[in-house]
Amino acid sequence: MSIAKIKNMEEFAAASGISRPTVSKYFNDPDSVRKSTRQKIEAALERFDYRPNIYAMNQNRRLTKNIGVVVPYLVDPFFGEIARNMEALVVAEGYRPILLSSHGQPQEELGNLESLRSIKPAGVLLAPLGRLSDHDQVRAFCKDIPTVLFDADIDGAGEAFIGSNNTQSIGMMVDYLCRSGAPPAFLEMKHPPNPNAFKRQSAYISAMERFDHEPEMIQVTGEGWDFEEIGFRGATEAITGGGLRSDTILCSNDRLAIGVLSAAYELGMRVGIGPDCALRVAGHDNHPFAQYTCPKLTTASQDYAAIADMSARSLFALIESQNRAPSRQTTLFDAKLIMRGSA
Amino acid sequence: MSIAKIKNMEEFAAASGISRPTVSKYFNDPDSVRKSTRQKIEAALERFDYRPNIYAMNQNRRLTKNIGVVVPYLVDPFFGEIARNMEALVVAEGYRPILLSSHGQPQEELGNLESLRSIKPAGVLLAPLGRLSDHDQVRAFCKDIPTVLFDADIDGAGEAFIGSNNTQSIGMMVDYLCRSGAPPAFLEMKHPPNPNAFKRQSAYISAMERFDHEPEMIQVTGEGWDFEEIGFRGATEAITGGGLRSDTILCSNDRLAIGVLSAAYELGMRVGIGPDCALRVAGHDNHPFAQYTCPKLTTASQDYAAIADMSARSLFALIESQNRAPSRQTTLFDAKLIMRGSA
DNA sequence: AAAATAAATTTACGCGCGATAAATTATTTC
DNA sequence: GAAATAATTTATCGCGCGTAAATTTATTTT
Repeated sequence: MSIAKIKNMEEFAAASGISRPTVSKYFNDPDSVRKSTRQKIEAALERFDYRPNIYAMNQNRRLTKNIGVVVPYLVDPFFGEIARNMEALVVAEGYRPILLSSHGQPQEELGNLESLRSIKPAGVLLAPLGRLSDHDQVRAFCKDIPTVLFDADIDGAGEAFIGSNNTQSIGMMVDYLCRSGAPPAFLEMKHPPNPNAFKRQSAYISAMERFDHEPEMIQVTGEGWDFEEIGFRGATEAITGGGLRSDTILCSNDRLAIGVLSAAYELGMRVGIGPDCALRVAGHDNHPFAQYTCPKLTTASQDYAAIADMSARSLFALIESQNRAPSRQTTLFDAKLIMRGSA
Repeated sequence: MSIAKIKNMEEFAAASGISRPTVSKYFNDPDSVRKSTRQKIEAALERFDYRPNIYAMNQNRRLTKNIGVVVPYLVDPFFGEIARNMEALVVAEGYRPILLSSHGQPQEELGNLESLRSIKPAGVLLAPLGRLSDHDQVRAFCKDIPTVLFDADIDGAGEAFIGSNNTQSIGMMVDYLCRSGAPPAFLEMKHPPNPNAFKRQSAYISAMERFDHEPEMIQVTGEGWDFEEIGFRGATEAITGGGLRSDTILCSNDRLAIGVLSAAYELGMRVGIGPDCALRVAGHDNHPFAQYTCPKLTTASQDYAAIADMSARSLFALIESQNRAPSRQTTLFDAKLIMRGSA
């Protein structure tokens, strides 16, 4: 039976005993046709190997079923994990996810947006590079294509922003560290490529001032996304240099903290909260590997699933409502304190 | 000047003073038109904002410029890194990479292949799940679409396979460990989802027999891709259970080793090669985070760049030669021993 | 400068599908 | 069971581009 190869919708419609326009309607939305016709089509679909030509479909539809997912650096498991969540949600909603990484490069980010433009996506979930992004270009893109920003905000870009509440999370962490030991120094990159760094810095400073402690900054030089290496170098210099006042280090993110832990280990410095420990280290994000560091990393857990879920649902709502949202909505999720062995 | 919006190639051709078929030729291959025409088109390209409709292009072209890149688990930085390399090579060659992850699920792998079918890609770079893959379906796919397999081989699937030489790398590691201390036990998953596990197991056994040592297997139960967790649990049980004969553990991959290191640390067991160390741990792959473990992980380094490069070039050659390769070619790259602190 | 070659143009058609209006048929409502 | 409503069919157009053959124009060769 399935010997005769089906070439196009015309032939498939004939084979299923349904007219082509109705078959076309079915593929656009199976629920838009009567149950009896749906069954006929699905029966034919099992007998014959046919699927609509995706290019012809997308050429003629005003809106494709594509949704772009753009992250600044996919190899970073933090973004990998969020992207994975989003992919699943997008597929579940009947869309096709187009996964793109900017690899930390502003020009690649613009390239990704250009690439998405030519794909005419129904919408885009975008985590911009942040400071390094071409803000005007991103805004221009968002004006043309329904876009929801996550992780890093760009003023006025996109119809909504979903991220984490750095003020809350860093405040909570500083609070915890001060209660349980010495007030923390704050380790960060001098020129961070990742977007939340500045907010975390100012959150740290204001939290320290709130508790009447003087902020102590450890600013590490270095470019790029090799955060572990940068954290390693920074901690090595800070420890061996002797300029470190506090015995507690709060890192701007977990990857820096992983480097710090490695440096401390290499220098024979025991990290943790026991009496025999010389250093406490805390991170931020609850990176997938944070529970396998030595010692396990105390950190502030971003709610990956919630951020992914909220971002995706916002975009779906945006797409279905056709017109844009009346007002730009910002949602920040609070982080949870994950107490492990390192601080 | 650029006020008038260009809608299609017809209008753009008129604006550039060149006929549409020639413009079409230009977009298919800029070098296929005379230099003077090319310059005219490119001048117009700067004055007007036009790019060909990608769907209309791909519908009519016999071959699209898409290349699929499929990996079993993108969140694993090992595959993330390889995919990143491949993406860059694909873009450099003028193709569009379509990045897909199977998330460890055989049905998602098939879904990805189905999805690729409807995209009519020029070729595919596929790292299959391996044991869990539906071999017949994968073979059927490879018969229809030019495909190069990497990392994990499936008998008779694809026109070429590029991977690493597990026999060499494990042999080398066993050799090193035996020379420098006790012969290693081998820690692996009882039912590994990742494809190279079995080859590494048998490579370990034959290497041990070659050196006249009795193999000692530590087989950890557990499903899925949470290798760190599985390594952690396995090592905890092996160490506290007391059944461990050797003080040296060779792990089937670095992610397991990261779990083992974490377990040893939690149990207060010092890992490394010093006189005060109770355990040696080695891994395999040179995972991006292997140099930040505590202590830093001794491992066998796969040549990510070489594997990506060879795979991509094989596929390009395949695509350009039109007809299939006369014989299926298998390339295995040797690994390098990376001596760090853990063994 | 004429002849030979190469490239661009004109004309015409096809790809596979979405969309629409009018006519027809099937289903629901009372 | 008739009327009202909903779904399907028929017929036809358009989308934006690739491709091919025949013709014209431009470039290179001798």
